[in-house]
Amino acid sequence: MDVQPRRNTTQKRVILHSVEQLGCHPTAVQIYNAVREMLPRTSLSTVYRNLGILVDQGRIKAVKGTGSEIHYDHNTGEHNHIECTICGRVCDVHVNPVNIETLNPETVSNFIVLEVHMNIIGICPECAEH
Amino acid sequence: MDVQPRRNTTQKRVILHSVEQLGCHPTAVQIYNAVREMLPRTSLSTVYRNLGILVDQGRIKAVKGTGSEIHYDHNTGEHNHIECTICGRVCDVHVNPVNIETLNPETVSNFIVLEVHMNIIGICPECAEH
DNA sequence: ATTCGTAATAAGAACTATTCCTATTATAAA
DNA sequence: TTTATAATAGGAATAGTTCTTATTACGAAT
Repeated sequence: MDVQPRRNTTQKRVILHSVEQLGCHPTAVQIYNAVREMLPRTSLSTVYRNLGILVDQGRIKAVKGTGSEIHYDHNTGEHNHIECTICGRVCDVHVNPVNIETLNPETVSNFIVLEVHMNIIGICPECAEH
Repeated sequence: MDVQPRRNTTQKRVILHSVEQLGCHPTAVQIYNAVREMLPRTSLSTVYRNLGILVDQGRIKAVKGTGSEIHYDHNTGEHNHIECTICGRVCDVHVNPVNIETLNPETVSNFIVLEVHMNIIGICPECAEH
Protein backbone atom coordinates (compact mmCIF):
# COMPACT_ATOMS: atom_id res chain seq x y z
CA MET A 1 0.00 0.00 0.00
CA ASP A 2 2.97 2.34 0.28
CA VAL A 3 4.31 3.97 -2.84
CA GLN A 4 7.53 2.51 -4.18
CA PRO A 5 10.09 4.82 -5.72
CA ARG A 6 9.75 4.67 -9.50
CA ARG A 7 12.58 5.20 -11.93
CA ASN A 8 11.89 6.92 -15.18
CA THR A 9 13.27 4.32 -17.57
CA THR A 10 13.39 4.42 -21.35
CA GLN A 11 11.32 1.24 -21.52
CA LYS A 12 8.53 2.68 -19.40
CA ARG A 13 8.39 5.82 -21.53
CA VAL A 14 8.37 3.87 -24.80
CA ILE A 15 5.73 1.45 -23.51
CA LEU A 16 3.37 4.28 -22.53
CA HIS A 17 4.08 6.03 -25.81
CA SER A 18 3.23 2.83 -27.72
CA VAL A 19 -0.11 2.42 -25.92
CA GLU A 20 -0.94 5.98 -26.94
CA GLN A 21 0.34 5.61 -30.51
CA LEU A 22 -1.29 2.25 -31.27
CA GLY A 23 -4.53 3.81 -30.14
CA CYS A 24 -7.21 1.21 -30.57
CA HIS A 25 -6.73 -0.81 -27.37
CA PRO A 26 -3.67 -2.92 -28.16
CA THR A 27 -2.85 -6.17 -26.39
CA ALA A 28 0.38 -6.73 -24.46
CA VAL A 29 1.90 -8.58 -27.44
CA GLN A 30 0.97 -5.79 -29.86
CA ILE A 31 2.57 -3.28 -27.52
CA TYR A 32 5.60 -5.56 -27.16
CA ASN A 33 6.02 -5.68 -30.96
CA ALA A 34 5.74 -1.89 -31.25
CA VAL A 35 8.19 -1.32 -28.40
CA ARG A 36 10.72 -3.72 -29.91
CA GLU A 37 10.85 -1.63 -33.08
CA MET A 38 12.40 1.11 -30.97
CA LEU A 39 14.06 -0.99 -28.25
CA PRO A 40 14.72 -4.44 -29.77
CA ARG A 41 16.03 -5.98 -26.56
CA THR A 42 12.90 -5.29 -24.52
CA SER A 43 11.38 -8.40 -22.96
CA LEU A 44 7.71 -9.31 -22.76
CA SER A 45 7.85 -9.45 -18.97
CA THR A 46 9.10 -5.86 -18.90
CA VAL A 47 6.10 -4.88 -21.02
CA TYR A 48 3.71 -6.69 -18.67
CA ARG A 49 5.34 -5.26 -15.54
CA ASN A 50 5.24 -1.69 -16.83
CA LEU A 51 1.67 -2.04 -18.09
CA GLY A 52 0.76 -3.19 -14.57
CA ILE A 53 2.52 -0.17 -13.05
CA LEU A 54 0.82 2.23 -15.48
CA VAL A 55 -2.58 0.70 -14.65
CA ASP A 56 -1.85 0.99 -10.91
CA GLN A 57 -0.90 4.62 -11.40
CA GLY A 58 -4.16 5.21 -13.26
CA ARG A 59 -2.28 6.32 -16.38
CA ILE A 60 -3.86 3.63 -18.59
CA LYS A 61 -6.76 1.20 -18.18
CA ALA A 62 -6.92 -2.56 -18.62
CA VAL A 63 -9.89 -3.62 -20.74
CA LYS A 64 -11.29 -7.11 -21.20
CA GLY A 65 -13.10 -8.06 -24.37
CA THR A 66 -14.69 -11.36 -25.29
CA GLY A 67 -11.27 -12.89 -26.06
CA SER A 68 -8.70 -14.08 -23.53
CA GLU A 69 -6.20 -11.24 -23.95
CA ILE A 70 -6.19 -8.05 -21.93
CA HIS A 71 -6.36 -4.82 -23.96
CA TYR A 72 -4.81 -1.55 -22.78
CA ASP A 73 -6.48 1.82 -23.15
CA HIS A 74 -4.75 5.19 -22.85
CA ASN A 75 -8.14 6.91 -22.55
CA THR A 76 -8.67 6.96 -18.79
CA GLY A 77 -11.88 8.99 -18.92
CA GLU A 78 -15.36 7.55 -18.46
CA HIS A 79 -16.42 5.67 -21.57
CA ASN A 80 -17.51 2.27 -22.80
CA HIS A 81 -16.29 -0.13 -25.45
CA ILE A 82 -17.64 -1.78 -28.53
CA GLU A 83 -16.03 -4.89 -29.95
CA CYS A 84 -16.30 -6.27 -33.47
CA THR A 85 -17.27 -9.96 -33.48
CA ILE A 86 -15.49 -10.42 -36.78
CA CYS A 87 -12.09 -8.71 -36.49
CA GLY A 88 -11.98 -8.45 -32.69
CA ARG A 89 -11.18 -4.73 -32.72
CA VAL A 90 -12.18 -2.81 -29.60
CA CYS A 91 -13.26 0.83 -29.98
CA ASP A 92 -14.32 3.60 -27.64
CA VAL A 93 -17.99 4.41 -27.40
CA HIS A 94 -19.71 7.29 -25.73
CA VAL A 95 -23.09 6.15 -24.54
CA ASN A 96 -24.97 8.08 -21.89
CA PRO A 97 -23.49 6.63 -18.72
CA VAL A 98 -25.85 4.65 -16.54
CA ASN A 99 -26.57 6.76 -13.51
CA ILE A 100 -25.77 4.56 -10.55
CA GLU A 101 -28.26 6.52 -8.43
CA THR A 102 -31.09 5.39 -10.68
CA LEU A 103 -30.42 1.70 -10.08
CA ASN A 104 -32.93 0.37 -7.62
CA PRO A 105 -31.08 -1.47 -4.82
CA GLU A 106 -33.62 -4.29 -5.08
CA THR A 107 -32.85 -4.83 -8.72
CA VAL A 108 -29.14 -5.01 -8.00
CA SER A 109 -29.55 -7.62 -5.25
CA ASN A 110 -28.79 -5.11 -2.50
CA PHE A 111 -25.19 -4.75 -3.61
CA ILE A 112 -23.38 -1.47 -3.05
CA VAL A 113 -22.90 -0.47 -6.68
CA LEU A 114 -19.44 0.88 -7.51
CA GLU A 115 -19.15 0.79 -11.29
CA VAL A 116 -21.35 0.03 -14.25
CA HIS A 117 -19.59 -1.14 -17.38
CA MET A 118 -21.38 -1.44 -20.68
CA ASN A 119 -19.86 -3.75 -23.27
CA ILE A 120 -21.33 -3.61 -26.71
CA ILE A 121 -20.82 -6.34 -29.29
CA GLY A 122 -21.31 -5.56 -32.95
CA ILE A 123 -19.82 -5.44 -36.41
CA CYS A 124 -17.47 -2.63 -37.34
CA PRO A 125 -18.00 -0.58 -40.53
CA GLU A 126 -15.03 -2.20 -42.30
CA CYS A 127 -16.21 -5.75 -41.59
CA ALA A 128 -19.83 -4.83 -42.39
CA GLU A 129 -18.91 -4.16 -46.02
CA HIS A 130 -17.33 -7.63 -46.38
CA MET B 1 -21.90 -26.45 -38.88
CA ASP B 2 -23.86 -29.71 -39.05
CA VAL B 3 -25.29 -31.19 -35.88
CA GLN B 4 -23.39 -34.13 -34.47
CA PRO B 5 -25.31 -36.94 -32.84
CA ARG B 6 -25.22 -36.49 -29.08
CA ARG B 7 -25.33 -39.30 -26.57
CA ASN B 8 -27.12 -38.81 -23.34
CA THR B 9 -24.36 -39.71 -20.91
CA THR B 10 -24.44 -39.75 -17.14
CA GLN B 11 -21.63 -37.20 -17.01
CA LYS B 12 -23.49 -34.73 -19.19
CA ARG B 13 -26.61 -35.01 -17.05
CA VAL B 14 -24.68 -34.61 -13.79
CA ILE B 15 -22.72 -31.65 -15.18
CA LEU B 16 -25.88 -29.78 -16.20
CA HIS B 17 -27.48 -30.68 -12.88
CA SER B 18 -24.45 -29.28 -11.03
CA VAL B 19 -24.57 -25.98 -12.91
CA GLU B 20 -28.21 -25.67 -11.88
CA GLN B 21 -27.65 -26.79 -8.29
CA LEU B 22 -24.58 -24.65 -7.60
CA GLY B 23 -26.64 -21.73 -8.82
CA CYS B 24 -24.50 -18.65 -8.46
CA HIS B 25 -22.40 -18.89 -11.64
CA PRO B 26 -19.85 -21.58 -10.79
CA THR B 27 -16.52 -21.93 -12.57
CA ALA B 28 -15.46 -25.10 -14.40
CA VAL B 29 -13.39 -26.22 -11.41
CA GLN B 30 -16.28 -25.67 -8.99
CA ILE B 31 -18.52 -27.70 -11.28
CA TYR B 32 -15.80 -30.35 -11.58
CA ASN B 33 -15.60 -30.65 -7.78
CA ALA B 34 -19.38 -30.95 -7.46
CA VAL B 35 -19.58 -33.53 -10.24
CA ARG B 36 -16.82 -35.62 -8.67
CA GLU B 37 -18.84 -35.99 -5.49
CA MET B 38 -21.32 -38.00 -7.54
CA LEU B 39 -18.99 -39.39 -10.24
CA PRO B 40 -15.49 -39.46 -8.71
CA ARG B 41 -13.76 -40.60 -11.90
CA THR B 42 -14.94 -37.66 -14.02
CA SER B 43 -12.10 -35.73 -15.64
CA LEU B 44 -11.78 -31.98 -15.95
CA SER B 45 -11.62 -32.22 -19.74
CA THR B 46 -15.00 -33.99 -19.75
CA VAL B 47 -16.42 -31.13 -17.70
CA TYR B 48 -15.02 -28.54 -20.12
CA ARG B 49 -16.18 -30.45 -23.19
CA ASN B 50 -19.71 -30.86 -21.89
CA LEU B 51 -19.92 -27.24 -20.72
CA GLY B 52 -18.93 -26.26 -24.26
CA ILE B 53 -21.63 -28.49 -25.72
CA LEU B 54 -24.25 -27.13 -23.31
CA VAL B 55 -23.28 -23.55 -24.23
CA ASP B 56 -23.47 -24.41 -27.96
CA GLN B 57 -26.91 -25.90 -27.41
CA GLY B 58 -27.99 -22.73 -25.63
CA ARG B 59 -28.77 -24.66 -22.46
CA ILE B 60 -26.35 -22.65 -20.32
CA LYS B 61 -24.42 -19.41 -20.82
CA ALA B 62 -20.72 -18.65 -20.39
CA VAL B 63 -20.13 -15.50 -18.36
CA LYS B 64 -16.90 -13.56 -17.93
CA GLY B 65 -16.27 -11.54 -14.81
CA THR B 66 -13.25 -9.48 -13.87
CA GLY B 67 -11.22 -12.59 -13.06
CA SER B 68 -9.62 -14.97 -15.53
CA GLU B 69 -12.02 -17.87 -15.11
CA ILE B 70 -15.19 -18.42 -17.10
CA HIS B 71 -18.39 -18.72 -15.06
CA TYR B 72 -21.38 -20.79 -16.18
CA ASP B 73 -24.97 -19.65 -15.84
CA HIS B 74 -28.04 -21.88 -16.08
CA ASN B 75 -30.26 -18.82 -16.46
CA THR B 76 -30.40 -18.39 -20.22
CA GLY B 77 -32.89 -15.52 -20.19
CA GLU B 78 -31.97 -11.88 -20.76
CA HIS B 79 -30.30 -10.47 -17.67
CA ASN B 80 -27.11 -8.84 -16.47
CA HIS B 81 -24.59 -9.61 -13.76
CA ILE B 82 -23.18 -7.97 -10.70
CA GLU B 83 -19.87 -9.06 -9.25
CA CYS B 84 -18.59 -8.52 -5.72
CA THR B 85 -15.08 -7.00 -5.70
CA ILE B 86 -14.37 -8.62 -2.36
CA CYS B 87 -15.55 -12.25 -2.61
CA GLY B 88 -15.75 -12.47 -6.41
CA ARG B 89 -19.29 -13.82 -6.38
CA VAL B 90 -21.33 -13.17 -9.54
CA CYS B 91 -25.09 -12.68 -9.18
CA ASP B 92 -27.97 -12.10 -11.56
CA VAL B 93 -29.32 -8.60 -11.86
CA HIS B 94 -32.43 -7.35 -13.59
CA VAL B 95 -31.81 -3.86 -14.85
CA ASN B 96 -33.95 -2.33 -17.56
CA PRO B 97 -32.25 -3.64 -20.69
CA VAL B 98 -30.60 -1.04 -22.88
CA ASN B 99 -32.72 -0.65 -25.96
CA ILE B 100 -30.40 -1.13 -28.88
CA GLU B 101 -32.66 1.02 -31.07
CA THR B 102 -32.02 4.01 -28.82
CA LEU B 103 -28.26 3.89 -29.37
CA ASN B 104 -27.31 6.57 -31.83
CA PRO B 105 -25.18 5.02 -34.61
CA GLU B 106 -22.77 7.94 -34.32
CA THR B 107 -22.17 7.27 -30.66
CA VAL B 108 -21.43 3.63 -31.35
CA SER B 109 -18.84 4.40 -34.05
CA ASN B 110 -21.18 3.26 -36.84
CA PHE B 111 -21.00 -0.34 -35.70
CA ILE B 112 -23.95 -2.64 -36.29
CA VAL B 113 -24.93 -3.25 -32.68
CA LEU B 114 -25.75 -6.85 -31.84
CA GLU B 115 -25.69 -7.10 -28.07
CA VAL B 116 -25.33 -4.80 -25.10
CA HIS B 117 -23.96 -6.31 -21.91
CA MET B 118 -24.00 -4.46 -18.65
CA ASN B 119 -21.52 -5.57 -15.99
CA ILE B 120 -21.93 -4.06 -12.58
CA ILE B 121 -19.17 -4.12 -9.98
CA GLY B 122 -20.04 -3.70 -6.34
CA ILE B 123 -19.97 -5.11 -2.84
CA CYS B 124 -22.41 -7.85 -1.88
CA PRO B 125 -24.54 -7.61 1.28
CA GLU B 126 -22.49 -10.27 3.10
CA CYS B 127 -19.16 -8.55 2.39
CA ALA B 128 -20.64 -5.11 3.15
CA GLU B 129 -21.20 -6.07 6.79
CA HIS B 130 -17.52 -7.17 7.15
C1' DA C 1 32.25 13.32 -12.56
C1' DT C 2 32.41 9.00 -9.73
C1' DT C 3 30.65 5.87 -6.65
C1' DC C 4 27.08 3.05 -4.96
C1' DG C 5 22.49 1.15 -3.44
C1' DT C 6 18.81 -0.73 -5.41
C1' DA C 7 14.89 -0.41 -8.88
C1' DA C 8 14.34 -2.17 -13.28
C1' DT C 9 15.72 -5.21 -16.78
C1' DA C 10 16.26 -9.62 -19.97
C1' DA C 11 15.58 -14.20 -20.25
C1' DG C 12 13.19 -17.81 -19.42
C1' DA C 13 10.82 -20.83 -15.94
C1' DA C 14 6.44 -21.36 -13.70
C1' DC C 15 1.70 -20.87 -13.37
C1' DT C 16 -3.35 -20.95 -14.57
C1' DA C 17 -7.18 -21.72 -17.31
C1' DT C 18 -8.47 -24.00 -21.18
C1' DT C 19 -8.06 -27.00 -25.25
C1' DC C 20 -6.28 -30.93 -27.57
C1' DC C 21 -4.77 -35.89 -28.13
C1' DT C 22 -5.33 -40.87 -27.81
C1' DA C 23 -6.23 -45.32 -26.14
C1' DT C 24 -10.19 -47.12 -23.80
C1' DT C 25 -15.10 -47.34 -22.49
C1' DA C 26 -19.92 -47.43 -23.00
C1' DT C 27 -24.17 -45.72 -25.47
C1' DA C 28 -27.71 -46.90 -28.43
C1' DA C 29 -28.79 -48.52 -33.08
C1' DA C 30 -29.11 -52.75 -35.69
C1' DT D 1 -26.22 -59.46 -28.33
C1' DT D 2 -23.22 -57.42 -31.41
C1' DT D 3 -21.18 -53.45 -33.29
C1' DA D 4 -19.95 -48.70 -34.80
C1' DT D 5 -18.47 -44.81 -32.92
C1' DA D 6 -19.45 -40.89 -29.58
C1' DA D 7 -17.77 -39.89 -25.23
C1' DT D 8 -14.60 -40.71 -21.68
C1' DA D 9 -10.18 -40.50 -18.50
C1' DG D 10 -5.86 -39.12 -18.26
C1' DG D 11 -2.53 -36.40 -19.40
C1' DA D 12 0.05 -33.48 -22.82
C1' DA D 13 -0.12 -29.10 -25.12
C1' DT D 14 -1.23 -24.28 -25.55
C1' DA D 15 -1.97 -19.30 -24.54
C1' DG D 16 -1.69 -15.55 -21.75
C1' DT D 17 0.24 -13.86 -17.78
C1' DT D 18 3.13 -13.77 -13.62
C1' DC D 19 7.24 -14.96 -11.19
C1' DT D 20 12.38 -15.73 -10.46
C1' DT D 21 17.13 -14.43 -10.69
C1' DA D 22 21.41 -12.80 -12.21
C1' DT D 23 22.64 -8.55 -14.45
C1' DT D 24 22.16 -3.68 -15.77
C1' DA D 25 21.58 1.12 -15.26
C1' DC D 26 19.09 5.08 -12.89
C1' DG D 27 19.81 8.76 -9.99
C1' DA D 28 21.06 10.19 -5.17
C1' DA D 29 24.95 11.25 -2.55
C1' DT D 30 29.21 12.00 -2.53
